Order: sequence, then structure tokens, then C-alpha cells
Amino acid sequence: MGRGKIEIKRIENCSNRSVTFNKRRNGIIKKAREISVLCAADVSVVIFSSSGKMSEYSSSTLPQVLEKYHQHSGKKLWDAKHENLSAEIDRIKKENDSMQIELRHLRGEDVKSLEAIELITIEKALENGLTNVQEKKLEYLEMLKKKEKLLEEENKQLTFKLHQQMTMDRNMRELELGFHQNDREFPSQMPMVFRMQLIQPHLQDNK
Amino acid sequence: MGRGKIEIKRIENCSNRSVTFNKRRNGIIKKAREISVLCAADVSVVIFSSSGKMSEYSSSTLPQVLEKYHQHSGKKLWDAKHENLSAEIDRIKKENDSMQIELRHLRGEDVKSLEAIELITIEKALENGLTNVQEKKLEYLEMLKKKEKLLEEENKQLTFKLHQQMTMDRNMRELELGFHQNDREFPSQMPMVFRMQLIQPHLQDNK
DNA sequence: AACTATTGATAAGG
DNA sequence: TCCTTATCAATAGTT
Repeated sequence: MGRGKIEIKRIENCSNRSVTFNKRRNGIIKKAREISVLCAADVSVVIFSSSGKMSEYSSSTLPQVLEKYHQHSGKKLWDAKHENLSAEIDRIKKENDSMQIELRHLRGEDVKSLEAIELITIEKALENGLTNVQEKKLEYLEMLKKKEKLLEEENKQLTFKLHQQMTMDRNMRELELGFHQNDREFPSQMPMVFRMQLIQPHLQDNK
Repeated sequence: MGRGKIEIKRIENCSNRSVTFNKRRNGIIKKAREISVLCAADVSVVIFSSSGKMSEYSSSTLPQVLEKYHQHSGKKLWDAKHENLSAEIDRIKKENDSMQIELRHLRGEDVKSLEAIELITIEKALENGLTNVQEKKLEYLEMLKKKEKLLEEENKQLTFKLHQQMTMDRNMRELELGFHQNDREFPSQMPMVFRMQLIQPHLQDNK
């Protein structure tokens, strides 16, 4: 049907393929609708184009058709997946339970049924954990101390530099004063601190 | 197409319907195959006749197509059961993860990233658990002691009863001997212990 | 189930 | 992309 017969093999020309796809897809879906009406049939058609676009027709809902398919073809459609999920749930639940029990034991709950040996094992585990955590705490404290020391060191150096700067500055100033006896920008009576601030206004930005 | 146009409505004549169904079903499946080849499309067709007979065509496997459908439409192809299972898996996995983290923390592992406050919380929990477990151990020991005491008490009473029985028995025997001087079943030379066993053969079964 | 007249689908072209 | 149309395929009714 068409201007010429065509061979049933992949259409390489991309736009031709797309056009043919649309026409034939419409045709199939029309036919599906017709057979479902004419023959009281239950039909589902799902079509994906090569570009991934999906089209579907279903005389009832697709899940209904699938349910029918399921009944008809003897499971195997979704049961594999279903069983996998169930198995995974079981596995995880078991894991969950044992962890929950372990946690409860570590909290000292639910220990009525335990034997002495188990109690001792749990105690050991707790002591172990406690040791580890306290170690970490120590490490943390030491880290803090180290940081503190570093900061103190930096502080010292900064103070030293500041002092140097101040000395240098005073010498310069005195020199300047020596050269320009009339300059009175910074009277020598002004406390050194204020003089510093005026000369180095960004001092407070230093770390 | 055919000797005459037909209206698209249910064919009431049963055998006509069946014939038409077969012809058209074959047509649809042929078309489906053709479009899948011509256009590199992924196609699934499922058809149930009004009598319930199923026919299908699928370019790949139906479950594959359904999986694609599922991804594409996000519709609830997988029935409530599946969704519930999936949701439960997610829930349990989350629970699992948090428990695992807690356990690792309690073991003192994986604590590098923790802040000091968290460390202290964990430490408290561990100490708490330790206290509880040690309490349980104490309780257990006390229970053992109590049991021991009870057993000792019972033992004492049994010993006492035994003694009583022995005395009574000796008295009876001597009375019997008095009445039947000729009886030599239990010569008085036989040690008392053996005589007891012969008279009360189930003594060792008593608790 | 096979046949065939007729309609329907569609390939190619605009 | 949509419309047209020549051509072939599907199929309704018949045998």
C-alpha cells in the first residue's frame, strides 16, 4: 500500500523513518481500537519510537491488561521482581533486627534473658567503645591545645612585629622632628598608641 | 477494505466475530512486527479475544517493554504491592543506616567528623549502657547467690529428712526383728546405708 | 480455509 | 508538518 512496495527492513533515512513511524503507529492504534470494538477484545499496544517517544493504546487500562496477562501467562512477568524485593526486605529486616538487639544490649536494655558470658561480652564492647571515644576526645583536646599554642605563637610574633614597628616609627618621627622643628602634626606629648593608629590606620585588620 | 464497508461496532454474530478477530489480530501483529523492523521501534501488543484467548507480540520481551513504559510514564504499572514493598525497603534501609551509624559511633569508629558535643553525647550513652549492664551483672550475681542459698537450704532440709527417715527405718527394722526373729533378709550387720537403698530404691530420684 | 472485490493504509511527492 | 494521491495490503463477504 503506497506508491510502491517497500522491503521490510530498517529505514536508514532518519526523517523518512520518523514519518513512516508516525503513519504506521497511527494505523496500528486505529486497528487496535477497531478490533477491540468489533470483536469485544481487550487490547494493549505500547510503542516506543527509535528516539524513545512512547505511544500507547489500551482498550481497558494497561494495568488491567497486564493483570490478565499475568493470570494467563503463568506469572513470570513481574514475579521475579516481586520476589527479589521480598527477599531483599527479609534480608534487610534481619540485619535490622540484629542491629536493634545489639543497640538495646549496648544500652543495657532487654538483658534479662542474657547469660553471664553475654553480659561480659557486652560490657567489654562498651568499655572498648568508651575507650575509643575517650581517646577521640583526647585527640580533640590535644588538637585544640595545639591550635591554641599556634595562635599564641602567632600572637607573640605579631606583638613583636608591632613593637618593632612602633620603635622604628618613633625613631623616624624623632628624625622628622629633628629635620622640621616646626611640624606639629604629632606633638610628642601625644601618647604613642594614638600616634600608631594615625600612621597605620589598618592595623586592626591584621590577623 | 473488504467487499463492503463495515461499521465499527461490536459484531454480534459469534462465528463472524471470531473470524474477524483472527484476521485482524494477525493483521495487527504483522503491522507491529513491520513497524518494529522498519522504524527500529520497540513494540508490545497484547490481545485477548472475547473468549479469553491471549495473543501477544513483543519486539523485545514484554517485561522489558513494561520496564520502559514504567520509566516513561511513571504510572503505577507495578501495583500497590510493589509500591508498598519498595517504600518499605526505603524505610528500612534508612532505619538501617542510622542504626549502623549509631553502632559505629558507639564502637568509637568513624568519629573523625564529630564535634565535641557529639563525642560527649556518645560517651554519656556508653557510660549509661555500661552502668546498666554492670547493674544487670550485679543482679545476676545476686540471683546466683540467692539460688545458691536456696539450694543450700533445701539441701539441709533434705539431709535432715534423710536422717529422720533413717532413724525411723532403724526403729521399724528393730521392731520387725523383734517380731520375726527368724527373718534374715537384712542382717543387722549390714551397714545402714545399704539397707536404706533396698527399702527406698527411688531415693536418688528425689531432688 | 481459500478466494476476491472492495476498502483502507500508506509511500512518495508537493 | 500536513495534504494529496497512486498504489498496495488488509480484509469482509462469499465459496
